[in-house]
Amino acid sequence: MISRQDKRRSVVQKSKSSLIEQRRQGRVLIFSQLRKSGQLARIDLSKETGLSPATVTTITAEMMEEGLIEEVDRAAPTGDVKRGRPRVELKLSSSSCIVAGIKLSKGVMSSVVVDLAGNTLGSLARTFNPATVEADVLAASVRELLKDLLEPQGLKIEDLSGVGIGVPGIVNKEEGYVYWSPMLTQRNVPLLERLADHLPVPVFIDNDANLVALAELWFGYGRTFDDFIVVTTEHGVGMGIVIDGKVYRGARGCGAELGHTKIIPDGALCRCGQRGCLEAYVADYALLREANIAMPDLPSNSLESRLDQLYRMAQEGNQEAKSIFWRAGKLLALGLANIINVFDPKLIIVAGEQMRLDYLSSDEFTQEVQRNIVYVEGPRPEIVVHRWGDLMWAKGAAAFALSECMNASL
Amino acid sequence: MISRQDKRRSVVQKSKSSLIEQRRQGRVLIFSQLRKSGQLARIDLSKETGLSPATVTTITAEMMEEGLIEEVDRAAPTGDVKRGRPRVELKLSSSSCIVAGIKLSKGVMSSVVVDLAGNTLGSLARTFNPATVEADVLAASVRELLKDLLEPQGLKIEDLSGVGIGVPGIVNKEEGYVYWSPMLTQRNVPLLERLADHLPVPVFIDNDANLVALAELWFGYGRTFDDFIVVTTEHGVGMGIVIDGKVYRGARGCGAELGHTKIIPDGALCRCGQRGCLEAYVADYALLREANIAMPDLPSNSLESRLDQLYRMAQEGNQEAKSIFWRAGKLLALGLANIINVFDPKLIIVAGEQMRLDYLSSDEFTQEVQRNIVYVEGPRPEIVVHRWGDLMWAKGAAAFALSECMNASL
DNA sequence: CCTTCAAATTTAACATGATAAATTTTTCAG
DNA sequence: CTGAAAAATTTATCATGTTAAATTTGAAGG
Repeated sequence: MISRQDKRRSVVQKSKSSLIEQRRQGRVLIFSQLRKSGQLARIDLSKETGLSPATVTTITAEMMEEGLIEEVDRAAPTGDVKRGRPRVELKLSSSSCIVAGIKLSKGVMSSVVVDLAGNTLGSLARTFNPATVEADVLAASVRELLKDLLEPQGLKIEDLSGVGIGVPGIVNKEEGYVYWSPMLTQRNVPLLERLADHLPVPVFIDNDANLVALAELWFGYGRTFDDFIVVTTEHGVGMGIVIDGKVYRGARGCGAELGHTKIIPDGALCRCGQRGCLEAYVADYALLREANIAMPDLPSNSLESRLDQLYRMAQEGNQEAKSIFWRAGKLLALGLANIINVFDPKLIIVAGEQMRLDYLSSDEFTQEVQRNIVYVEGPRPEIVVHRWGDLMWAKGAAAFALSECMNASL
Repeated sequence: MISRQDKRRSVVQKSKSSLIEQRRQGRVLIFSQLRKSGQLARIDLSKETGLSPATVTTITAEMMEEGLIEEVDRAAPTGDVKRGRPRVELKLSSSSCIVAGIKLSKGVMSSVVVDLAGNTLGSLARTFNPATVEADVLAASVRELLKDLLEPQGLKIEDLSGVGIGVPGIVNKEEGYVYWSPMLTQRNVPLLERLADHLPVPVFIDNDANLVALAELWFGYGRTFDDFIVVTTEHGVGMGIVIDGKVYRGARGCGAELGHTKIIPDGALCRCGQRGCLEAYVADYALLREANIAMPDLPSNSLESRLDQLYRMAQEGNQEAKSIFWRAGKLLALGLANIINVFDPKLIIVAGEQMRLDYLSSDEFTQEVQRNIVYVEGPRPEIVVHRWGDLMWAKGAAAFALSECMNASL
């Protein structure tokens, strides 16, 4: 296995223009087709990618040799007519690449182990205190978390091909640099360096919202799209932009800040210190801020449960509570419409863990979006709501690790 | 010249995956490097593109054969040290491709003839009546305009490699379809078809703002960038998005509608019929709307001169006039900040013909933008103002024609 | 159980195009 | 006029993709 790997590595160094690397292109083409489609016979791969059947044979053989893909023991008779040599389908060999994904936030880390096919092998979450920490402390706890995550699966950290970490705040992926994060005591931290010091495998960091986009691209609704937008509302309002099958990150890696897009000049105060940010109207803390004023007698347990309670009250018909969600929905619709006006995407995915997304599926919400986008006959952009469950963010980080690892070994 | 052309054409048809066309990649690489740098010796081409010197020789020979590029008769000693065989620089052969660009708007068409190097060979503008016309009428007048444009240069329409046309409104470039345009009596017109019926050379249409982005990419400040945003304020507020050296057009070709981005929920009425659009505060007609109320005694000549007068008054210190521009500037800053928050671009080009852009260069404006973008240590996005003169839009259309023609013949 | 069939896959021959190394060309320093 | 250096070009080699022919394979029909 992996005889080709090393050869290629040296080639890459020599030829600067990776554009020209013909073989790599073919491999990427086949790999991503397989990722999109799940499993596919060589013939179909040939049709989809435009490569000749012969080339497909060569490349798939190579990749099987390396253990990246494998034949699936027939099962699906696929074609209707039963004539001729049966097609044998190929799939990504899940065991060939195992990674961990970790999502960091204030006071909580959650993590998953995932294989190449996207199967979740295990997961683990943990709180820590204080919520805001210093980089080295963080790195040490990440290591601890990983150990405990992997132990039940009989894995060691060294068995991983990589670890992807999603960090809230403003992160430059290329440089592994965190300009600012709510969970770090310092600004401008070369976090990647610190993490790498504590971990014996390749580590990658990026902004958490970007990683959700990646999760949609690898495992989610975006699998069959080349261009789409992901919006997350929960702790804040995040966005991920996928163009040409790649996550767009901007010049400094601090783009896609939908949450800090201004929708009301000199409007409500945001935690970023500016005014009128979308986030200041629709994020959790913004809803609670309103609740505190209108209904100061809400029982005060943990932050999370107050919000849940507010939500329940709205569902039960409480007018104040309803109006809070109603306004948040209206403004989020405006923000979404703005994004549509700018990107004209075919697909927008609103992704969240368990979130209170009912109002996003309502006709009222959809209409409010429609009312604010440039009208054109022809297909409307599709807005889908994706409820991921607890592990969304961590899975995004895992998708990130996978994509970075594959990037290196294709 | 052009023996290779036809051969290639057939190849393209066969191999579906154009990705794999190795030679084409090399040609595009070299062509666009030459476009970016103006002129360059083979050695440097090799360095810049990452292709080997041998390949550069082969490809450049091929392209010289076809008349696409030519050696520049030495003149620049370039290097300081006078040793060795002197480098001979290459440049695009301007005469190999001549195109026309036409910008349509309500009641006015303006046009240019341009060669491959970007030299303007001639220009011509013309008004027509009524301002809103039917597609076939339009096509006929375009033909007339072209004839008159080319005659003084001793050219015939058939001499052109193509004609690019910028249309205001919502245009799908691929389908040559106009969903809506202020200058057409109908909605949903297959305008490209109509135009092609009347013209004996390849025609291309696109939204006008996209074409300004292209003009910046080919001839302007964006020449050396792969990613940037162009914003135009004049008749409306337009935007062009360049990502990875390509203009991003969205799913239906109706993206980049910065002007119809909402900045004030349920705000001022826009000509699009919606409320709170950026355009409704900063476009020409929005300024005039305010002027009409605050200063109904402005002399009323043509629309243009009233605006000029308003501008002069502001400069002379008239408080009402100043406050009109001040507010427009403030809200445009907000719109721009939103774009920066979304794209985090390295470069934003604010492009206009002769426009009243002074307030965009002011510190006040810059500060207002800064005040509304997510703060990050490190380089700020650069905002440059580009005053093009009369021909901006038409040149954009010409750049479009060039890019489409080259796309076909590389 | 054997033959036939057609689809899928593989193999062999060939063409293209990129690269590295060798060669040629040009100019300057002495 | 000669040698050195840099640029350009040519050549030999190699990698890779394509086509076309050959092979494999399992079902259907006898």
